[in-house]
Amino acid sequence: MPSSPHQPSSQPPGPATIADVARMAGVSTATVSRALRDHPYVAATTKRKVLDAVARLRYVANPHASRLASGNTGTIGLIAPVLTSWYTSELVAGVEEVLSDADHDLLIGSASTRQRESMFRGDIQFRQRVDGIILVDVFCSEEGAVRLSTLGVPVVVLGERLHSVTSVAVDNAVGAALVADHLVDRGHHRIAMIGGQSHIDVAHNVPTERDAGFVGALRARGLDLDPTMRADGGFTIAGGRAALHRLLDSPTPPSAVFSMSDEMAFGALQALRERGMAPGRDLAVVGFDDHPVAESVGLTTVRQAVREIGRTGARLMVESLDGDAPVRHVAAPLELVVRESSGS
Amino acid sequence: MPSSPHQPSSQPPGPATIADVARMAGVSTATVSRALRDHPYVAATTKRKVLDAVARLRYVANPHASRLASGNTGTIGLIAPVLTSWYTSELVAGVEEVLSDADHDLLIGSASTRQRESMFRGDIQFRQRVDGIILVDVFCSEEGAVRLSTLGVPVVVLGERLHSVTSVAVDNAVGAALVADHLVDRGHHRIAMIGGQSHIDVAHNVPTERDAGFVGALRARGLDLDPTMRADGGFTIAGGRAALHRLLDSPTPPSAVFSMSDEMAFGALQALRERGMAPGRDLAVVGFDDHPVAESVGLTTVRQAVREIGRTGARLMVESLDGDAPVRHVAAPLELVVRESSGS
DNA sequence: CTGAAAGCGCTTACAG
DNA sequence: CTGAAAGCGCTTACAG
Repeated sequence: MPSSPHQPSSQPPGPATIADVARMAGVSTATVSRALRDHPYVAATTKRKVLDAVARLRYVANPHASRLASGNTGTIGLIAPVLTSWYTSELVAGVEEVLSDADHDLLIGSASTRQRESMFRGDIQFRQRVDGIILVDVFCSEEGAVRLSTLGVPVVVLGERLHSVTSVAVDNAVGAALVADHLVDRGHHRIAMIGGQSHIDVAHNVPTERDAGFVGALRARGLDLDPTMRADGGFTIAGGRAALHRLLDSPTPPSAVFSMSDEMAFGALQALRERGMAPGRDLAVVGFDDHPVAESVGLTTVRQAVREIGRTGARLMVESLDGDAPVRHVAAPLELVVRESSGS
Repeated sequence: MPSSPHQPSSQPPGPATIADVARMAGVSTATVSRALRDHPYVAATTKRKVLDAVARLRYVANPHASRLASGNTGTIGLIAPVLTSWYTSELVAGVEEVLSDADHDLLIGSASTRQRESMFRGDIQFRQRVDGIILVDVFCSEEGAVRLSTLGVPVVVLGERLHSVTSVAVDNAVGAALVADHLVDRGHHRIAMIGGQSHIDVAHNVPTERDAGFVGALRARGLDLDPTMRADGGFTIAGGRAALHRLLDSPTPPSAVFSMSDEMAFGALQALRERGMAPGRDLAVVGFDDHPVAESVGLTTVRQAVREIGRTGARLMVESLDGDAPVRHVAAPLELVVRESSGS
């Protein structure tokens, strides 16, 4: 008979196991394990033999077995209210980048309200499945953070400044103040603001902080924000459009508007177009985020380095996993980007 | 001594195990396992006792142990070139939605080129970690698909029509033809096209198919696409902007332009603005995708139900996992959405 | 319908 | 520096 195209059969079926490697290298499975995990005290020659066998067998450790035996899950859980917004996906990409470099899986929990609540009871899809939890844009406040700490794994919160838990966030009040100053500098007196309670149903820190920062900065310049100049845009494009229409229907319409997100600002620009008005000329419009589309529509906005926030958060998480990590807060940078919409 | 605030101690430390449940319910661990996995032939009363104990102990099976013992990973791997584009994140959200309903984890592989290549060698981060693989927008062609099938797990490809592997995709040629017909119907003769080789470095089916569909439809209406009216926009906003500037610098500029993506169209609109020209009036612009921002800038475009493509793909994957699933292709719907940019 | 027992593939004290 | 062995927490034939 002609020889079969397959190997004679020292090759066991299915993926190679650590025992296969041990056999081929002529050592114990314990040694293979140590050699592979860069455990100290493995003779150089031994290590070489092991790595050799690993390469020949194309061995990859079964992660479930490793995790069961070691008690480490090798994965970080991430919870965010909405995953498809530009902001969130950019943030998550930053997290993923760092985590994959550190050889950690990322397990994403879609956070419907129900799940976010149960999260606080420590009773989540993440039980026994993650070594750490990253919260994105989930308003959890100090009490929530404290409860989270009881889960027994490190927690990093992104988008909210906290004391009891490591966090990274921009200073929303400062960002909003940049906008207020810019508009006042441009000579505006009648200024409107489009905010909202965001896409989530719980109280959220972002609109509150931006509101406070904006109003405070105006006041410092001797201006008050007329209550009728506050509109809710729900943090959506459609909401921003409707909000601006309402504001412009006022008997004394504004000459400038601060939209708490670029997406609401896009809606505002649409409303302007519908009225035959031009941004920058008939109304100054300023957003917040520096969404990729902002430049192409000439929108003045406050840029936040979103991906970098994600990266930083992931790095802090990895440090926590390694042990030596005090709770701390990192403030992410913010920068006013002036374009035509505020009258360049 | 006052009694400690902790339970007397029938409560073992750490999360409850299946043995704890078995003990409390007075059955074997085998029975607990069966009761929990809806195995047939478990007495109703027994099942009740087990579920009771589970609830009292707040037991959740350790997934690593389950996976090691059963050989099922309970997770689906997904590979996509870029995760942050609107298109991809929307698609992934659709996948996640269905998968989480089916109790599957989603493991996302960031697909740098290197990784995509090694993927084809079956030698990836997904080894022993996933029960199935979903490919998003990775041009893999029939040969690639065949090689993928050898990985031993079901594969579903999204964004490309394939025969050897289950796939779901829009008909790009048909979509582009819708645009061509629309522009010709509007009376345009000098028509340009902004395409590109996408963000990825490998040959991709999308631009090729849209190109062919567009050119074919024009020809059917008796028009040729002037070679100088083809510009590469690289599927980015900036690229689209530069491309339109080039086209408009032509001695005989176009009266209409088809941009193969909405994002490139946003760049084109920016270029128009920079020249003091208005979309719809001075130049008809049509995109492809129906990106959320498209409506607010009044962009005529071809809408694809992106999230639904993701959902469908995930459903097909779940079916494959359940066994009975022939290889098949599902065509996703496409629809021309007319707005002001093409002169309404 | 149920239990005893083997086994999944690793890791890690423990003892050289 | 290395090995024998126990153990991680489940699942699943196998035998009632």
